[in-house]
Amino acid sequence: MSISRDDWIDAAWNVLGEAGVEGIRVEQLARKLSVTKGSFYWHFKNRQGLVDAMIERWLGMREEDRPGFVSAAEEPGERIWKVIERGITRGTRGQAAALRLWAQRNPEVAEKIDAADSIRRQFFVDQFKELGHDDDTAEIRAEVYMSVISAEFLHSGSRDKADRLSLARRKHEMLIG
Amino acid sequence: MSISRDDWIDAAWNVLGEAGVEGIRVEQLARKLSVTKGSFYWHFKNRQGLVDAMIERWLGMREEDRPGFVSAAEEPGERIWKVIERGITRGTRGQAAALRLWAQRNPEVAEKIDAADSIRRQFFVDQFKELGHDDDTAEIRAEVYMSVISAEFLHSGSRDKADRLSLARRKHEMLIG
DNA sequence: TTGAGACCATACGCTAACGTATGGGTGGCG
DNA sequence: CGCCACCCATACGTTAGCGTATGGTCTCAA
Repeated sequence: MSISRDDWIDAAWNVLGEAGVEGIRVEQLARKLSVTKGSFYWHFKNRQGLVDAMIERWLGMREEDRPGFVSAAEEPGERIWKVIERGITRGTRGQAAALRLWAQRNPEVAEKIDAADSIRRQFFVDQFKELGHDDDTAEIRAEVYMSVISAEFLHSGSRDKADRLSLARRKHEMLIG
Repeated sequence: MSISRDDWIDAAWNVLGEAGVEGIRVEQLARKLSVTKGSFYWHFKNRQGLVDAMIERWLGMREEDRPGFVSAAEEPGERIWKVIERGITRGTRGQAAALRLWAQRNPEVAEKIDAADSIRRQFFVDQFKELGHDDDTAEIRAEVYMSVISAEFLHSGSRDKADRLSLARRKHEMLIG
C-alpha cells in the first residue's frame, strides 16, 4: 500500500513526544515507515512543513480552550478543573513540552502558543472573578494557575497519569480555595 | 596571549543562554574566540566535557539553596522571597531554561537538578510550616511555588527583570497569604 | 492500449559537525 | 644551549542530515 501524508505526521508525532522537535529527522522517519525520503519530499515541501504540521495538530487538539467545551451549568471552579483534567488525560504531555520548549527559540511558534494560552488565561480570570475575587486577585490566580500547568511539562515524567491527576487536583483546590 | 579553559566556559555559557545546549558548537566557539578547535581539544576531552562544565557552573551558582543563605532572623515568608529574588536577579534565566530543558532528555542531568530542587522544595515546606500551615498544605504550597519558579523560564523572555520581579512578588504574596 | 498522474527508489551533491593525528612555536628551566 | 611542557594550527577522516534530480512502477480512466 501507499503511505499517506498523515502517516508521516503520525510517525513524527510520536518522535516529537520522545525526542523533541530536533529529534524529527526525515531519513529516520523514512526508515520507520519502511520507505525512502523520496516519499517524504513528495508529501511535504521540506522538513519544516512537517514540523509545522506538528504545531497545527497540537493546537487543533486543544479543544478544552474552545468556547462551549465547559458547560455553563457547572460551578466556576469545576469548569477550570475540567480544562486541566482534559489537558492531562489527553496524553500529549511530551509533545506539548517539546513544542513549548521549541517555542523558546522560535518567535512565530511562540506567538501561536501564546495566543492559545491567553485564551485559556482569560477564561481562568473570568472564572475566578465569578468566584468572587476582585480583578487583581483573579488575574494573579490565573497567572499562577497557568504556571502550574506549564511546569507540569518540565519535571521529569516519572509519575503516571493517575498520580499527576490527583496531584493536580490538590493544587487546584489550593488555588481555588 | 593564551586562552584558558575558563574562557571556553565563559563563551559557552553565553551561547547556552541564547541557543541552548544544542547550540554549543565547538568550532563556532573557536571562531568567536579567534582560535581553532585544536585549543579546545587540548582543554577538554570532548564536547560533553564542556557541557558538563555548564551544569556544574549553574549548580554552583545557586547559593540561595545553601544553608545559611537566609538569615534565621527574618520572617519565613521573607526568607522564601529572598530565595526567589536571588534567582531572578542573578540573571541566569536563559541558562537555567536551557539546562532544565536539556534535562528532559538526559536522566543524569535531571537527577542532579532534581537533587538541587528538592533541597529548595524542602526549605519551602519548612517555611510554610513555620507560617502555621499543616504538613499537607505546606507541601502543596511548596509544590505550587516550585511550579511558579519553573514556569518562569518558559514564557517568552519579553519582560524585563524589574517587571518579572514585581510580578513574582505579587504571586509570592498570593501564595503566602 | 496508452497516457497521465500519483507515489516512491536511487543516486548525488553539499554542509556542519565531531574527533584525531601531527607538527610547530614559545617560554622557562636546568 | 637545549629540552620539555604547554598551547595551538592544520589537515584529515567520518558521519548524519537536508534537499534535488531523475527515472521507475502502478492504477485508472479515456
